[in-house]
Amino acid sequence: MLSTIQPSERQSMLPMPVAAAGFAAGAARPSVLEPLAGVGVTVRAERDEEIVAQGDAAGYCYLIVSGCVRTVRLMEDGRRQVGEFLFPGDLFGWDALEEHDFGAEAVTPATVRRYPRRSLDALADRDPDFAQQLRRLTAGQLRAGRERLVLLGRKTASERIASFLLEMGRQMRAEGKGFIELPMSRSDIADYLGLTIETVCRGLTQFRRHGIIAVERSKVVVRDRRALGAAGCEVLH
Amino acid sequence: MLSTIQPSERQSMLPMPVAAAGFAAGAARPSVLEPLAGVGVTVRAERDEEIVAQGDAAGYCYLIVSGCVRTVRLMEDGRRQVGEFLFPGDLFGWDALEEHDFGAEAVTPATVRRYPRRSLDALADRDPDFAQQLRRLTAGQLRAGRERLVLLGRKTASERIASFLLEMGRQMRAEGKGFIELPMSRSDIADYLGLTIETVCRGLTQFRRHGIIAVERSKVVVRDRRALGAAGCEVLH
DNA sequence: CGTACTCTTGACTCTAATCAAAGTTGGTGG
DNA sequence: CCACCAACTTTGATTAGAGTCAAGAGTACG
Repeated sequence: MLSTIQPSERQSMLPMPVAAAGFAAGAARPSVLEPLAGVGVTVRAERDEEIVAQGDAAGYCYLIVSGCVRTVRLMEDGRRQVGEFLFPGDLFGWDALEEHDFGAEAVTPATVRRYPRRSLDALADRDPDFAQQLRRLTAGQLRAGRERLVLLGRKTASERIASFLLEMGRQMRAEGKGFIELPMSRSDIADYLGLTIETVCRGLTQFRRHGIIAVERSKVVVRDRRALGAAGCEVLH
Repeated sequence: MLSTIQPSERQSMLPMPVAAAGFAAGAARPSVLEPLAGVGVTVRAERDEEIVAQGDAAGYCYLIVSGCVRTVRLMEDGRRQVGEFLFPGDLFGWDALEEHDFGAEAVTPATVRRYPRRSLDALADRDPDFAQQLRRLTAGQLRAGRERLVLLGRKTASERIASFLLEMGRQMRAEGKGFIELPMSRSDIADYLGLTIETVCRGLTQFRRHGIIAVERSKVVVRDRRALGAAGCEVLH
């Protein structure tokens, strides 16, 4: 079960360890929702635990406080698409209509803060600064989504895998690490990239054999950044 | 060349013929940007003409007034991804960072209204209603984008084509037509769905042979709505 | 009426999926 | 502590779905 921690305990949760969120610049800082601290409820989720079910009534949205969360969409025959991996500072579900179109599950043990969507809207209505930050956040999500459209629509398997490593590299660099720690399983990666587990493995192996990366289970070290960039169709400027 | 019509002529452009925009509910009505009428410039674009180039400085955003516009991303080797098809009422480029990550081109002769992005932001800052409408519009774009992630990541060729027809059907129904008029070429459709022209043709042919649709060049009549829904993995509720 | 498109169909190829099996790793309990 | 088990990852062999290459059929337009 999801354990809910009452607002009174929140002070221990608020100073978040991590800053930049998402893949694109301009993402939200934890401070964005500070004005809403009073109405938020901190929720703890264990590994693989469901935080929001696909189809849930869209009463709340969620701010990732710690850990990694995946958003998922299941098709009726079991095919799965991972929408995004969320990291501290990322926001989920503010834009749902009446139901959440994707579910959210903890990739690692995670802490999230839950806010009534209505209170977000109300805050945005009375606080233009907040509204602007929300727009900025949203703009980043839209851009990231378009980038993934290109990835899923037009990139080959190994290009997708390289792009994914570059993206996670940005994420990890934001966390100040020198290597990439992949908290998610191969299966999550496959469903994120529109591939199968086997293809993801083979891609990683190929890059390893070419000396571009070193892989050890969930840790990846980028040995040849330039080659990885090229393999992921990174545009230089 | 793009022909620019000065604001003085705008009164003839403003009463827009079409209401609902995009694929998801909650999209913007033309009236959304009415408060900005004074700073908008009406621009006319011929078929296949570029309205915004990928990489252009992101000074302006665009409201589609009439016609159909595609957003496109070109990879260095020529692979192309169509981001979305825009119809009257749809907004493009408000969320660009410093450059437009996608270009915009007229699918049919089109009229768009160009606004400085800064004035959008300024209006949102001083008019909470406008800010809210912008959020609603954005939320719709995010949801539609996630839907396409599933389409591109997990659906088969014929499922993608069926989904596309259903989407265009919604669009056309919004325009009050009894059939689907596809203003874009097979090539545009292919690049929208992450397929090739040939695969799109074969898919359409297959549906035609099964009696699900009737195709004549750019017109499509849906003969078996239920079967098309099933073929596109439409979720009933 | 011919020319230049776009669209459609066919034959073949190739990338990634599927099916299958052999390592690894981590957790649990004897 | 170590053995066993279950889950995850990796590798290999084969298949299938979509891409590529090529040619023909419609259309639109001058």
